[in-house]
Amino acid sequence: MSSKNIASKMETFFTALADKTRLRLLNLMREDEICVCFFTEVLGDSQPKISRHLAYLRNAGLVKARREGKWMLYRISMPQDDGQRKVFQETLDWLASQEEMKKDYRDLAKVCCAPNAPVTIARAPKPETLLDANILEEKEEKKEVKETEEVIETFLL
Amino acid sequence: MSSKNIASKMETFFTALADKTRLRLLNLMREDEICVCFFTEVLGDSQPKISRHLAYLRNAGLVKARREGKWMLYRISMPQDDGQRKVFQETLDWLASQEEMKKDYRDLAKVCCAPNAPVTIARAPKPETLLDANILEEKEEKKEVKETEEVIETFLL
DNA sequence: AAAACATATATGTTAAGGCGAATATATTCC
DNA sequence: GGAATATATTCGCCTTAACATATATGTTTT
Repeated sequence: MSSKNIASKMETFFTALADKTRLRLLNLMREDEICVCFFTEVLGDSQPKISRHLAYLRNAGLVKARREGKWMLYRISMPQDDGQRKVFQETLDWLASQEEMKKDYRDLAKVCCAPNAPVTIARAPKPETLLDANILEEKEEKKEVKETEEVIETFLL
Repeated sequence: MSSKNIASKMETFFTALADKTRLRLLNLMREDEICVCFFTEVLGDSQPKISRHLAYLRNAGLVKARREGKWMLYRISMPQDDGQRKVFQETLDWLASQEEMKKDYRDLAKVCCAPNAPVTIARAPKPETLLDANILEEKEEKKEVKETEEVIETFLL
């Protein structure tokens, strides 16, 4: 990547952004590190498809991955290059302003913080910011003993 | 185009930017309306290839074309959408900061304002800003009677 | 250590996009 | 009107990238 000339770097960068799935993924990662299982759940695409697009973003240097137990967590990685970083940031802001993307974001909140989450994702590490924002909502819906369990599980993994 | 949902619009937009040739074309149009013949001369690509890429940019709404005599002049067209316009502007600034792109720009100045330009482009409408910037340089190189002719030709066409 | 689960990679098929060569269209010059 | 010039479009070929399906790897659980 770093051996490429600038025009090729720009091509790689814009090609990474030129796909609906990848734009949706980036939008979901806007504020937080997000687990792959949430991506598949929110977008409704197959896990291999999500994984391939994440690999594309990784190779383009736009996201970084980190393992936590059996889960892979992805987060935005801001480019070094000044011009590229500005374009990228404006792109993320553009995404954030679109209704379609806001809906995905709400779906993420629903899925990841719901008290009755599907088994497959119930124990996955939850995005911190979202968790903070929705913990109240969750309490309002149901006051159960499970709350305590969930919190423990989250931090033990 | 306007019937597309936002994610598809974004795809179209970024796909238009995801090509080296198109980035070079946009860079050359940064300040001025530019004639197709200058593009082919500076990039060294075939005329059909340049034309196809310009059509791509036109369909994506990033440039507009205008006929002047037998020449077609292309210029940047700023998008309506606020987010898209910001991303586009940052992209143009990014281009402007790169050495590869600066070289193209210098080549454009050489080609279009040179006193001994190739026959094919000698009479093509010249970019105004560039003409202003390089008229001095031109005078320094050679003081000839042709100067007057050229100016007349330029404004008569 | 084996089973169960979460994620990644490999493969085959299909669709999109790039290119050159040839051709078509539009405009001016004579 | 016909030749010359400038640009656009079409066609056939090749490469790239998307998708679905299948398989592999790594982690936790028991």
